[in-house]
Formats: sequence, C-alpha cells, structure tokens
Amino acid sequence: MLSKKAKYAIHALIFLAKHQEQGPILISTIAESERIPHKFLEAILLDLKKDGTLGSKKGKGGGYYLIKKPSQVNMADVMRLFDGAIAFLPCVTHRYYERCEECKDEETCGIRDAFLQVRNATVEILKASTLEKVIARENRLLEK
Amino acid sequence: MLSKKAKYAIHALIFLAKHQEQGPILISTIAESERIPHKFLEAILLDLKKDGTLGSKKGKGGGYYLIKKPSQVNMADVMRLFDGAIAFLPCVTHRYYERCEECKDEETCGIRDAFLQVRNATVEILKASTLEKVIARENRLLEK
DNA sequence: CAAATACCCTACTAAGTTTATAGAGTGTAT
DNA sequence: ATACACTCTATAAACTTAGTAGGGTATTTG
Repeated sequence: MLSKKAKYAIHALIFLAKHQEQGPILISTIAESERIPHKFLEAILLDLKKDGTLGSKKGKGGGYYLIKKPSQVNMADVMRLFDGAIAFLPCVTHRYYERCEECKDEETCGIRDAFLQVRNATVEILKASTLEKVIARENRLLEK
Repeated sequence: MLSKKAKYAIHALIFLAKHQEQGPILISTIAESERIPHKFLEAILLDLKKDGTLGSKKGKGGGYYLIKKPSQVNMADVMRLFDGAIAFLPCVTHRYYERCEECKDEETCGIRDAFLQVRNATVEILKASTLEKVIARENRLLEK
C-alpha cells in the first residue's frame, strides 16, 4: 500500500498543478484544502523541492509552486521518492538493487521473473500517469 | 516490498512441492534447508494449512505436505494471505475494498484508474505464476 | 497404556517504520 | 524593523514486522 506521505504528496501536487497560475501557494492553504496535517505537509513539500519538482519562496507572498510541467511529473517518481523502490523484491529493482537475503541462488530463482514482469508493468503504467493526465481525467469525470 | 513471511512461505512451498512424493516433511527439515527460524516457519505453515494449501500430520512420521496441486498454488494468493491486499490503494482492491480516507470524492479521483490498472496487471501476472511454473523455471535454469 | 514425536496455540518482546508534533532558525518583502 | 512563511532538528506516539518462549494436543509405536 502507498504510504500516507505518498498519497498526501500526490494530492498536494494535484492542488498545486490546478492553481499553477496563482503563483506561490501557502502550505496552510494546501493543508486545509486537502486535510493534511500542516507540519507533516511541510516535510513532504520540502522533499519535493529537494527533488526538483517544486520551488518555494519565503516571506510574504511566498509559498510553493510547481517547477516541472504537469506532463513531466509522474506517479512512479513520486512513489519512489516517498516509499522507495516500486518492485516487490530488492533483486528486481533498477536503482535500489540488492540481493534477496533469503535467496540461495539468484541465477536459478524461479520467482524473479514473475516479479520482474510485475515491476516492469507497474513502472510503465505509473510513468504514463502524469499529473497532466490525472487532472485531465478528473475534469472529464466532473463534466459528466 | 514482500514481507519475510511471504518470502519464507514461497520458499517453503517450493521445497514442499519438490519433495512431494516423500510424504509429510518436518518443519525442522524445511527450516534448516531454507534457513528460516523454526518457530516463525511454524506459524507460516499453520496459516497455509488454515488456508487449505497444506495438510499436516501429527506424531512420529508427521509433518506438512501439499494438498493443492502445484499448478493450483499461485503467488497472488500467497501474497494476499501474508501481506494482505495486492493493490496500492484500498479503493481498488476487490476483496479488501475500503474508501481512501484522504480521498474527497472517489468518483472523480484522477489517480484511481492508474492504480487499478497496476493492480489488474499485477494480479494477472502473479496468478499465472504458479508453483508448477516456478519450479519448471528453476529446473530449466539449472540445466543450462 | 506410556512415551516419544511433532504439530498447535497463546502470549510476549524487540526493533523498525510510519505518522505525526514542537520549537527554534533563516531568508524575504514591505 | 517586523511580520511573514519556508527550513531544519529533535522527539514521540502508534503501528507493523520479525522473532521468541513455553506449554498444549493429537498420533504413532512398543
């Protein structure tokens, strides 16, 4: 399951994308609108800033804003940032690769292939799920 | 990531399937061969028994054995048994359905669709990954 | 029947992770 | 100068995971 951090991050990103033209948005504004604990959201937005997804401005009129285009922000990257590797086994991840400690012989491991397929399918779908598409989908659903 | 419980369960099942014709296998035998803490494995095998996958016999000459055919035991079921729902969001699971508490309106949620696709793809792949196929794959790799 | 065998069950503990909260610090605009 | 709003460090409560302890129960064998 996704952690709350990842879910909050996604909701915050959607909010920021929807209000992009309003300039910097206060943490408090997002926190209230999305019902996210203020201090918790602070840490989340900071992570997204260090990641290069968001920018921030201090002082009056300050707040957070999207740096990347909504078409460049995808669910796979957000998930990785907050919850780590997407794969179910450490031996089938690309960037966080580690041997499975329970595994006697990785070369002849019968389950690796299935979990590698799962990983690849998951990454493909989540990479394609960009902020732009997510918001387009919400708007489409709202119109009905 | 898969829990150790789920990984241990998979390894124990593979072991049991490979030694199927030997009759009941001792917990200790599996524990030593697969390097799983004895008491921990006990609990795991008991869960698999309650689930209907394994049978057991008490007393001398006792132990655990597969009840289902290796072609009927798949990774999706094992994962669900030990780690719960496969989906990343509670609102896209079939049997453990719950609303996402962070979600304001499920009907217009823009991310549900992507995570539903992920769930469906994952379940499909893991359902197809049966004990029979996993073992066949190991044997194929060993021959090379 | 008795004793050994081996699974069954309940409770507990240690460690790690997640989900926060508190409060002081730093930079910015007016 | 001062209010504003993000930044950083530390801490704590709740929950989950992984593993341990110890006795209970059923079955086989002599």
